Amino acid sequence: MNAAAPTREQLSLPAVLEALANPLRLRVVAQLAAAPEAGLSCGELLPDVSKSTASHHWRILRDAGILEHRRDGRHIRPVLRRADLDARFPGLLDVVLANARELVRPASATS
Amino acid sequence: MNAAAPTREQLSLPAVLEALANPLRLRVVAQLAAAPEAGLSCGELLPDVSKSTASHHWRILRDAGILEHRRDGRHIRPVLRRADLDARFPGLLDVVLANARELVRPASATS
DNA sequence: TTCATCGTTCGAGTATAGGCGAACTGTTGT
DNA sequence: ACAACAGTTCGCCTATACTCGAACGATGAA
Repeated sequence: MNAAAPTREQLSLPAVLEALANPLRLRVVAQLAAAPEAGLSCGELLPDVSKSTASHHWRILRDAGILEHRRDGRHIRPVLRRADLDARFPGLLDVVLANARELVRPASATS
Repeated sequence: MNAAAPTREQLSLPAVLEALANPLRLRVVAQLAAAPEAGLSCGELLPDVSKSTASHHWRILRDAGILEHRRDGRHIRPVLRRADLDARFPGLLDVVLANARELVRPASATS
């Protein structure tokens, strides 16, 4: 069950796309990319689902190699594995995130 | 069940990523992008699965708006909706396909 | 018209995704 | 030591993905 985080070389394109194909996950990845220094915790990034559901999504993102967990006290700060992703799939994360901006801003502003 | 092909404006990033997240589908999309003029048919592009399975995958790709079907005699030629994809998600298809080359060449040639 | 061909649809089976609550683990603070 | 908090894990449920074979529909050829 525990798939263990893939090394940079083990990153799989289908797995990465699969992980990013979920609106909830794509949103938190976009948030992390937009504010890497904010140090947001798991709970802060996914406040709208139960803890077990949130944990499920974090696991998929970790197993795909998109992020890793850093413990900070009793919080866990997910951090993007940007260097690994950019090395293995150049341009992919940037392009996906550039086209996902409307998911972070929940389709409100007419401006 | 029939989701009908989305217009250019209706293209959804999660749906597109989901459709491309399957190795079989990613491969045929890459093949179509590499040889748009070849006019390959559904059966030629997916010879290794049953007809019903192939049809299932074509439907997902059509429903995501990645390609459309053009009848040519008794064959059907899937064609990429490149203009629509590039307009809605600039750079996405190019980047994904650039990083999917190893799927078209099944990891053999040392050359 | 009759037949073969190509793809779709239908029904079914197995596997996985995504959701939850309850119970557990690890950390901090009292 | 103990309580509070943050995530994880474990069942469990429902929904969807993926696969197939059989039957159906459309097309072109004999």
